[in-house]
Amino acid sequence: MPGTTPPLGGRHVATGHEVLAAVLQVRDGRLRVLAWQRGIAPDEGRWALPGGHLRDDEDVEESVRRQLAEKVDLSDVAHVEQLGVFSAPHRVPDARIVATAFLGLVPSDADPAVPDDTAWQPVDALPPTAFDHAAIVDDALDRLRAKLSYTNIGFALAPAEFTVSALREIYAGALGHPVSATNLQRVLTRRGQLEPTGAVSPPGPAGGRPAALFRFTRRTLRVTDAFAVLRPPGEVGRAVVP
Amino acid sequence: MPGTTPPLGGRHVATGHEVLAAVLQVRDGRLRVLAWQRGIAPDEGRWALPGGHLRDDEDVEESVRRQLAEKVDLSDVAHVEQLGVFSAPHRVPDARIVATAFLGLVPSDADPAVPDDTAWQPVDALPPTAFDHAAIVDDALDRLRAKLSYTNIGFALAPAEFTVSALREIYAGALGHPVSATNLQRVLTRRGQLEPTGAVSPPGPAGGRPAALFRFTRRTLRVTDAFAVLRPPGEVGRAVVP
DNA sequence: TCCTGTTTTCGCCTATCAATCGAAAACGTG
DNA sequence: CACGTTTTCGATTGATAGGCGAAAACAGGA
Repeated sequence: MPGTTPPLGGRHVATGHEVLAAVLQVRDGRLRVLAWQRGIAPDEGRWALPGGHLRDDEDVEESVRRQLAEKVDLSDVAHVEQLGVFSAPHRVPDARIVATAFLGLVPSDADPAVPDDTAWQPVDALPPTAFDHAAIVDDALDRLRAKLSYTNIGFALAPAEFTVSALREIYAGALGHPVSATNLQRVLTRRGQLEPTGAVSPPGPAGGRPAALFRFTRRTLRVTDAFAVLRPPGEVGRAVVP
Repeated sequence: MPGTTPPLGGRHVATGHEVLAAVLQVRDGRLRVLAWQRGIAPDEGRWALPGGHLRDDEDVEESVRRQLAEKVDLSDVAHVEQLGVFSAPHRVPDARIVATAFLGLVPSDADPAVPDDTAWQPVDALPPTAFDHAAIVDDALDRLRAKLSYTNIGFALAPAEFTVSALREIYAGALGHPVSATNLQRVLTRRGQLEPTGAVSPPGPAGGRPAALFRFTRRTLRVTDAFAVLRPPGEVGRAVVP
């Protein structure tokens, strides 16, 4: 179908495809994104998302996992999904690079070692970012917040076991506004996302009743049931969706 | 950041980026996809999605609109959104072509002229498809059906004005299962998606009460309200989401 | 030991909403 | 003018989200 690479226009000198990942985690109550500070021009000193060139023998999912492994322990990344393509002709200067952006989620109890130039930056107070990476972070935020309401994606932000209070803090941090613990527990339980482990967590230094521990029933993405009107008769639950 | 195009591996002879669109429409009660029959190898005779090479001076959205315009009247396409990247190394033979796939939606009353090699194929009985285009159609179906339940995306499948019965037929065709007209009307009205125009439609040949005409209140994508638990206090509605 | 402060859990109440059913309205046909 | 057809509307039932407050379970200090 297609021929060879189209001729470069204007001042383009390089062509290619890269992958980029906005890896999010709730740390001390704030939603943060993994970023590294560029040491060379262009955009020296600015903060960039992890990523790099797509190789010829891998698809974009393999590529983003390979490149993420250079910054964090991949086993700490609980969920990865494609956000979309960023392809404005001059999104990086002096080159024609199309980027596939990803959303990655890390449970709040994970603390992977990161390189010296890499840090968790708060999404509501991002330092100056490189290229169009701020727009990618925005898309990641929108996607996460939307999916928190109609999928079980919270499993990727929460530890394997947690108290309702801890989960409330995670949701509040991710959504950026206060969340009712009582209602959160009831809604997620009713949706079949949450189940008690049976164990309890010891109370904090200030005392208080020991909190029951919960876990997510599934640790793979699943969208919440739609209304019966729009659902094939007799079915419950649905497959994975972007 | 990136250098030049990485060396081609194996038997790859061409590199590039293409866009592809799965354009869906409900015709005579069935969901169909716009496809054209390839006249040349590879995959000669098989049915392919509209699309083509990404140019150097356009982003993928501009590109898909440009290429779609070669097959149908663009003004009939009520909604276009990105599905994702298809990038398996050998998804097309003897070349390394990464594809950005799109979902397009055409209202059921539109009947755009199409080229001779192009036709609306039923998605539940697709003829043999070229390359990985069947997988793209599957993704488009999943995306559409999921969004019908938590967004107002139905506006892009429905005419400007319609009866509840006509809307029921559209939803049933798109979802692939029967839908209750009464419940559909009530649910969509309650969500603020539907409003009566005041006019009525003349009854069919068999008589019957004239049906009231309705329209969608918004003709841009909007996700349905989440539960108050997960919503910033006082807000209603939310922004656009993939 | 008892009291106080803290944190979590549970139950109750209310309002809202989905789903279903059935009756009535509005039309064409014989 | 009666009958079949199609749509619309109202009433009822059942389920669930949201909010509030009481009770349970713990630590620490008097």
